[in-house]
Amino acid sequence: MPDLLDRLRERDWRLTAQRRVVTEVLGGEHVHLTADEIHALAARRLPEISRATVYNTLSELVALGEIREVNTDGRAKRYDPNAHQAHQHLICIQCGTIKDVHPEDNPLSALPPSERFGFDISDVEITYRGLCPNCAS
Amino acid sequence: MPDLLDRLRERDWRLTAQRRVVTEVLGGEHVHLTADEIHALAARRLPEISRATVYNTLSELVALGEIREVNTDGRAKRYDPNAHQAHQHLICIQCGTIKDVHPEDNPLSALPPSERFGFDISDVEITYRGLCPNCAS
DNA sequence: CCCTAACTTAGACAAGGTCTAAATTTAAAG
DNA sequence: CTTTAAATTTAGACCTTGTCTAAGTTAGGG
Ligand SMILES: [Mn+2]
Ligand SMILES: [Mn+2]
Ligand SMILES: [Zn+2]
Ligand SMILES: [Zn+2]
Repeated sequence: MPDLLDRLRERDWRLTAQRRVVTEVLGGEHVHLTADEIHALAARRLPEISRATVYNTLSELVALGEIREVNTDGRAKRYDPNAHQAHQHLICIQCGTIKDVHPEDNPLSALPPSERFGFDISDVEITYRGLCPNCAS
Repeated sequence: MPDLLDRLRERDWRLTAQRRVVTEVLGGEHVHLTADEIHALAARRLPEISRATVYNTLSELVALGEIREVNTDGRAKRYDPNAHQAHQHLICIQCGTIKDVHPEDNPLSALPPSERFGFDISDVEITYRGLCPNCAS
């Protein structure tokens, strides 16, 4: 899989300086930043980038399927660059650390037809919560 | 299991008129109202109940373990009176209908030790999404 | 080089929620 | 019953997160 910036160049998407820095500060596994955190990081490289542009860029990347929105706690949404590999999340209830995790079975298989209410189910989102080893000690 | 109001009377919790109406408008399966919806329903019986009291009462009920907070979509939190039976949620991506569902297997069993990062996992939250039969037709 | 469409910006606005200080209610004590 | 202190409620200010708008800037095709 080519890298995110390379993929974006292919698509009909003008790669401006603002979009480049937003894209660059996203990256890696287990990375789940809020829009404000992304704005702060981007502003270190491009001081006058606006909040609106960060929000716009993130929305476009979500629409392009290049990043995913994660709603962890009813507070700020987080943006996940690991969009091309299906995965779930494990969150520390103490410090908030978020890990990408990969369950073995297809999570849908555990829901019997009698519990589907006639829905055509297209997506399953799982959040595991617990104490991380750091906080446990 | 005694009814919610009965249980609350047992505990050291002053059952004021405001707390009573908030508690009364909560109730039933597949019920997942927002704080504002609860406030509107409560105000039909007790017109001068304040938003702050609704939020306070809901927080207390959550702390008492009598209702659960559900974060469905990064918008308003929803409050679930079905707190004593572990269950998960199935949401229509079109109309937003929320159903309580009960997977067969323990959802934790699908996460192998190698994917637990040393966490002591205490809770799993699953959201299934799809099109409800009503919206599909 | 010019025109136009795409992009960016500041700041107003909105939804959802929290907090505070004052008023009211409750219940315990006398 | 009256007094008093603690618990509860209230209005509205305030905060966080996110969206929108109108004006300014940039950039590529002709
Ligand atoms: Mn992730
Ligand atoms: Mn429920
Ligand atoms: Zn931790
Ligand atoms: Zn529907």
